Parts: sequence; C-alpha cells; structure tokens
Amino acid sequence: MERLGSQDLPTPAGAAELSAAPEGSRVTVHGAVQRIRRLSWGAFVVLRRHDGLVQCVLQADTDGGAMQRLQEESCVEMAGTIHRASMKDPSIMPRDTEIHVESVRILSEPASPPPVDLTKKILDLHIDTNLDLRPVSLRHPVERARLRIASALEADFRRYLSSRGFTSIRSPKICFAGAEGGANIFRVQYFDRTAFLAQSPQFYKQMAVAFYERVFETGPVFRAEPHQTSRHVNEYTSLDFEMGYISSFRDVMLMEAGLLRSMIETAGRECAYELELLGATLPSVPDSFPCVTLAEAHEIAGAASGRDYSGEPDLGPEEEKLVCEHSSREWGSEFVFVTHYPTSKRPFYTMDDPLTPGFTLSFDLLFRGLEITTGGQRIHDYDMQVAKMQSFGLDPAAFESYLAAHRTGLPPHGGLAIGLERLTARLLDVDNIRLTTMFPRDAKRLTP
RNA sequence: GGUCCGGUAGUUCAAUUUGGUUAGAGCACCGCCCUGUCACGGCGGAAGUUGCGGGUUCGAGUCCCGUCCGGACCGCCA
Repeated sequence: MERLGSQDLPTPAGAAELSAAPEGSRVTVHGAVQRIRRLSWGAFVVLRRHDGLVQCVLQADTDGGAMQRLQEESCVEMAGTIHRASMKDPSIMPRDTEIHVESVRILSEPASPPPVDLTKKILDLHIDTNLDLRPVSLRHPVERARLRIASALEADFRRYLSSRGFTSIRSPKICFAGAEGGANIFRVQYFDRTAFLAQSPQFYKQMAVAFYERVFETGPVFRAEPHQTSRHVNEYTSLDFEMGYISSFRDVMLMEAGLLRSMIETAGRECAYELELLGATLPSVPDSFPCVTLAEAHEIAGAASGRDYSGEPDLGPEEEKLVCEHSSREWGSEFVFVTHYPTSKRPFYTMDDPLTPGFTLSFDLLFRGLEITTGGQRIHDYDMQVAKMQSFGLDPAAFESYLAAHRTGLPPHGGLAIGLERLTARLLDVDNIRLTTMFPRDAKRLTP
C-alpha cells in the first residue's frame, strides 16, 4: 500500500521567488527552451515557465557540453545558482535574475522544429496561420499573455460576486429547447431525440434566483449564427449573473460597474507582466458609468456623423463606436450604458418599462466601440410572462418547466451577461476576438 | 445570406501595374565563426507543383474562365 498526499508534490518556484532568492543560492527549474543564443563561450538559454521566462547561462563545457544538445522546445530541468543580472527583454521575468547552470536534464525533445518562429519579439503571423497552429503559436509569450488576462478577469468575476452573496451555479449545456430569440441554435443527437446546445444559461439563472437569490455562472454558450466578423465566434465564454430583490434594473447596472472596476483593477495588478508584454494600458474605471437611452444614443451618433439614426431599433457597429468616442471625450468614461431598447428587439423574458410603452428595462454596456454586455430586468409575474409569450407568438406550453418558476413565485430580478473574449479583446486593443480565445470555433473553423 | 479582398519557401513578404533569362529577401532550419547575448552579430548552405484545373500565347506567378480555401465588413449578437 502506498499513500499519496499533496505534500509530496512541490510547487515550482515562481518568478518572484527566483528574484527574491539570494545570490549564489542553488535552484532547480524546469521549462521548455524558448530560445537559445549560442556564443563562442557558451549560450544563453531562455526557459519558458508557468509564469514567465527565465534566462539560464551555460558555458561551452557545462555538463559535458549539454548546450550542444539543446534545441528549441526541448523540455528540460536545469540546476544551478542564482545570479543577479539586468535583462533588457521585457518577455523575461524575473528581469533581475539569471541562473548559472551546472547540470541539465533533457526531459523530452521535439520531433521537428516549430513551424513558426517562436523566438521573435512578436509572432508575425496571418491570423489564419496563427489559429491553424494554435497549439504552437500559443507558446509565444505574447500570444499566451492574452489568455492570462482573460483568466484573471474570470477569476475576479467569480471572486467579487462570491463575496457579495452570489452562489456559483452550473446549468446544463445540452437543452430541450432554446432560450433566446433571434440567435440560431445548434442541434445535437441526444440518444433517440434531438437536443440543443445552450445559447445562454438564462432560464436556469432565473430559476436559481428563487433558491439562491443571487447566482452567477461562467461557462460556454453556443450560437449557430453564420456571422463572419472579427467580433463573433460560435462558442464563447459568457460571464453571467442574476440577482433577486432588485428595486430597479439599475441595480444590475450598479453591480456591473463595481464588478468591472474590480475585475480590471485586479487584472492590472496580477497581470502587470503580461500587460507590459502586450503594451496594453487598462482603462481607469470610473466610480459610475454614464447612461443614455437608445434614443439619446442615436442623437449622439447622429450629431457626430451627420446621419439620422432615429427610429433604428438597435445600435449599429458604427454608432457603437461614435457613442463610445463621445462618452470618452465628453464624460471621461470608456464605458457607457445604453438603455430602453424596444420590446421587439429584446427576448420575451425582458420586462417592459411601464413608463415608456414599447420599450424595455434593458441595457447594453458599450466599451471601446463594442457591445460587451446585455442585461436587464426580467419578468417575474406568471401572468405577465404568459401574456408576453403569447404576444411574441410563442406557445407557453413549450416553456412549461421554465414557467414553473414563475407560477411558484419569483422575486423581482434581473441580470446580465458579459462576453469574456470581447471584454478581453477590447481591454487589450486586439482587433479579433479569436485571438482572445484559446481554440476559437466559427463557421469555418472546427479545428484545432 | 449580401458586398469587397486575398492565396508565391516552414513562416512573413517581394516580383503581378507593363507576360520575358535560373521566382528573390528577412526570420526559422543546417554548417562554420564570435567572451554577456537579450528581435545578438558575421560568413556559407539547403529550402518552391506560385491553392487546384483548364484556356490564350513563341513564352504565364503575372492575362482569361472555372473551382477550392481563407480574410474584412454588413445583417445578427456577447
């Protein structure tokens, strides 16, 4: 019999620990060979590690000439001593420390050189080549840094809401029917029936409000729309929350303003290295966000462009940019809420505004020219929900399990969804959200 | 679904406008050199069915037709 416990599994030293280690102390590190600079006397070998790149120095005769056997993407373990040094290369972290190597153990070797040049400061690839070679291209420090930002944002989304009375839920992704109007839905074979991939956790969030009051979920959602743009993919990460006992849909917006402020400040703190590498500046998030109605947004965009958008039921991409520019310039906020979309443009569960007939208590959040959130107050009253379904031409009987929540009683509630890849892309000024997605799925791409 | 644009070495690009010798260059790769590099540097080498098929022509990467693949934008949405 053998017993296994986590005390037997050491955690690799981080960049900060290497930096803090005293000069001359012994250390063993492992990693992949990111690049080798051979000189006559030896070589600089940069190892890619979990949280940075460390420079290792080998003499020509170190460990029997081990440097001659090294190649890019070999996985190695190196033992040596800590020395202080000054690195000019921002991708190297720690930047004040290098390891003078005494012994090298090669753990694995690649079968062939990488198909793209991972040693350069930037990975200069067509997006299509980049995506085709994702298992390789994401090894580049700049490429992998983007997803680290996304990881930090998601982690703080969960942390922030958990600390404010929200419960984490996991709703099914294989569903009996679709939730959202508009968006097409993927069909999947489910034994002898047809099922659907979830477009949103919407129904389940609302049901869960009845038992947890406040819930959130981060996970994939699926949209079967054949769009072909830099801001759409067919599977993306939705950061969802739903909160009960709201006094107004503005409570949801207030929660989001604090949430985003925390997420962005936390990412800025935890990912300073990645942000420097990416040359990105995170926005200062104001205490409060400007908020305009759709009609006001049309006026702002119209004044800027000279066109007349009034009466349009939604904001077009051009308008989103114009409104964001206006908000940034006039109101000092790169975030701007747009409210009161028409009933016809919002899903059937959206609460209508009793004061503005034909319009809803719903909002989008625009950031740097892109819609990153949709949210609003939901209908909690059973009769009102059934009536609205009927006015949308939907059969309430088809939504029996959903309506059971309303029939049994729901508090006033509302919520929202943030597109994680979109938020990350705009924060980093990345043009295409495929680059903030590890393995994107779009109409043309099902691999890797 | 609509409108534009593109496809040349592993990769990023040039040569296409005006058809003309053996399709060039950077990086990666291979060899040699370089005592601290950091997008290291120097010298040399190898690397191509110009997406695919057909046509025009003495001659096609270049012009024409078809086809395949991809990109951008719009609609729609996060």
